[in-house]
Amino acid sequence: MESRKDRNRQRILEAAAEAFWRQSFHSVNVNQICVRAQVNKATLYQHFSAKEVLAVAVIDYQFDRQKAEVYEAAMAASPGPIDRLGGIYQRVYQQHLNRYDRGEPCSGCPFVNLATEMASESPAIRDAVKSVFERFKAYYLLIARDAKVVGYATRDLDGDATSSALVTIMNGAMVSAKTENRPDAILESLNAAKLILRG
Amino acid sequence: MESRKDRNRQRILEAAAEAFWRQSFHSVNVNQICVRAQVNKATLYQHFSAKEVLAVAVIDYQFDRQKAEVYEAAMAASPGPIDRLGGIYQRVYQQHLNRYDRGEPCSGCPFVNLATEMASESPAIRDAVKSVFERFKAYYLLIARDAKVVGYATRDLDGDATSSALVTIMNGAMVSAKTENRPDAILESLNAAKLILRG
Amino acid sequence: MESRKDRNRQRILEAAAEAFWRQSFHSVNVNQICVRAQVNKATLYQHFSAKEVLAVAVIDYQFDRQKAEVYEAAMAASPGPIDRLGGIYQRVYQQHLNRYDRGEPCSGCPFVNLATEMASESPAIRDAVKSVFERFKAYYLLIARDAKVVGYATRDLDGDATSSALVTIMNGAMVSAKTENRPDAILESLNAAKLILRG
Amino acid sequence: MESRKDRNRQRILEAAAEAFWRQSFHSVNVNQICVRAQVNKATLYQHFSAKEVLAVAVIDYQFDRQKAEVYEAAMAASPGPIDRLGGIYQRVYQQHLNRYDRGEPCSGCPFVNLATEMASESPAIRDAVKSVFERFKAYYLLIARDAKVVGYATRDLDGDATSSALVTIMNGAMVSAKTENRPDAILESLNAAKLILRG
DNA sequence: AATGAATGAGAGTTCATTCAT
DNA sequence: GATGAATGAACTCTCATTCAT
Repeated sequence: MESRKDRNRQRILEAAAEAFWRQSFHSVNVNQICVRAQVNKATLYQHFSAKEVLAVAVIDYQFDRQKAEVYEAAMAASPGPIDRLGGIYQRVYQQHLNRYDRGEPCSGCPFVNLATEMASESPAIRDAVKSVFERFKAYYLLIARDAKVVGYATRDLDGDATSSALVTIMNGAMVSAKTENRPDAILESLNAAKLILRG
Repeated sequence: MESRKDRNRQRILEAAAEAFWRQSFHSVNVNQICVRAQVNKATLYQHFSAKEVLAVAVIDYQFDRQKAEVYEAAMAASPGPIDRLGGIYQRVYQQHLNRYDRGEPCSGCPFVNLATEMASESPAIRDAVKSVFERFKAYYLLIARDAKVVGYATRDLDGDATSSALVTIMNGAMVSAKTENRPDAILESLNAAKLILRG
Repeated sequence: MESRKDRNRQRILEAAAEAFWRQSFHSVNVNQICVRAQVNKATLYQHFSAKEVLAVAVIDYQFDRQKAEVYEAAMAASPGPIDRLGGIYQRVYQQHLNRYDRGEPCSGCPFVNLATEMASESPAIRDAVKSVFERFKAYYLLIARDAKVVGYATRDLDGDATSSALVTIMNGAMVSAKTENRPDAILESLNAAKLILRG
Repeated sequence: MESRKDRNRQRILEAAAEAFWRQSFHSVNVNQICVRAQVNKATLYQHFSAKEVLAVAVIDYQFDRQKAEVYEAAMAASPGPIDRLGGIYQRVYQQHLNRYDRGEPCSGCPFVNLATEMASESPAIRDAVKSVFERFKAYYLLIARDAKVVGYATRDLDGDATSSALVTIMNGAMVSAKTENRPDAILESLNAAKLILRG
């Protein structure tokens, strides 16, 4: 059964996730989140003891969404490693394009954004993002192994290094897309990702 | 002749550059910068009309430093494109290692940090960083062309796409280094950069 | 029931009204008002989103007080238009005398003060004062009509022009009282007001 | 001979007079005046030891201008007291209309504005304005006496009270014009002034 | 006499957080 | 569990004035 408490928590997470993504940790204030989530400020603080704690929860919440919408979806859509890699980029690109076509600027990667802004200030946020990247890396590891199996990648490909590099190039692509305010920058990095995968 | 005004301006830029790099735009306050730079707050505002304007000036200031310390140095140290690419990574890595060994956390890339935090809020900062990346790209373009000349890269390598991707992978590497608080992450991306360069 | 919020709002209005009257919009700072009202600065800003907004609220608050203490009181004290006009002047004079005898300088008219200082800078304040003067004018209009009825005023007296002029002479009297720091200047204008009323 | 010093002083006075008139003492800052006057800030402070001192000098400067442009001009244009009174109102009105037609808001009376804003804060400014009103009163006194001579005013008219009241109604008219942002309000008070003059 | 740069003090406003109900 | 109001601390930025040249 879904209690009112749960619904409140959910709405807070959604509102905060969206706000942190579009803006930044510091430029979003707790009040805005409350207004968007239609909850009282004290209610928010009952669910999350501090703004930083909320940000950590948001990171996990966003991971679940990206995992489903991007990674699991791309894996399910095709068995081939190249197609899967392409599927990931295509889905991330589509996400950004949808927002861009709604008139919003290109916000890049919610995890990268929080990490680069907050890593020095908040170890908790840094660790949460680090963990997200590790879980993303697991998908690329599968892809790298399959790439060897199907003969796309060289036989002696270092799966660990490759999957790390695939996370890195994706993060770099998100930085480019945000800096240039241009979703296309994401797709334009797919080729580099393929070169990395090929080894 | 170096006037007191110039010295003040210089000290403000240095202090601000260091602060924005270590922390973030929002978590640094103007007072801190003034204390570090040993100037009065009103003096700072006579040089830079707003914190945002200061950040833009900092970006240009940091570019000049990175251009000299990293890019020009790496280009001067060797004529070979692979060595030059390695030289860039080595120098960026060394910068981070020096700071890391002094007990500071790994701050990543000052440009990436400001762009991801501020792009949505400040078009001026976004554009300044964008311009920095374009100027970095010019170095990678030289390297890509030379890589074709020496036969490292394939003959039909798209220099533009490659140099863009080299900026992207470097930025991604900086994100990783910051997120993992591990300077080594920079060097670990060199191999991916080489794969991209090879085409 | 009078909540704590209401009491705070009331105290803020009282403190601000007094401060703006004695000094001026710009020479009063929000902190002073908070100290006087015994509320936190952020509390003040929860009630009034800006100093300017507070000033507008003060104008309405002061109107209510002057309406009751001066205009309604004078109207209630006597049915005769001349007595009523005299009653208004007497009450305004008494207000100033009370303050003057307490050692305070003659502050003139709170509405005139805010209008002359702020009209160019703040349309909101200008409009609020304008509206106050219009409501004062309504009382003079009643007096002017009765002055015709009782035969004091000429039969063809233009009530609209006369009541406007009565507002004007009162405002001028307040300027004189403040400039000369002399409450008597108010009473000394009563005769001119009567000449205007007679037409 | 007109030295550079004198020209600087003159330009400062002009710029300050205009600024204080259009805005207010506090909302004008010394910098703006310097820019308008094309002098350095330290130069301004060599001529006027404080902003308050400058304001006092501005009051005298403005008096000289108004004396010539309005009062002496009106007196010279006609020998008749009613015409002279009308001439004063006409000239003040014309001044405001000229500015109003240039798109500027109606600024009212520079003396009234400074007095109502600053009387409590600065006795020096208060006294300077008081003195200006006394000198204006002298013109109305002449007019009141002549009004008796030509039989317009009653024989037992109290010249002192009447001339005071004429200053008062003019000041009130200026308050109305500023509050309503309507130069016509000046002319509309002429009739009341005539009633006062008639006694 | 004039200047460009510097300054201490303080302005209005906003923040994340917590209290009393 | 939820709320509306309150708060201390801190924020960016501006001011009138003065120094060193």
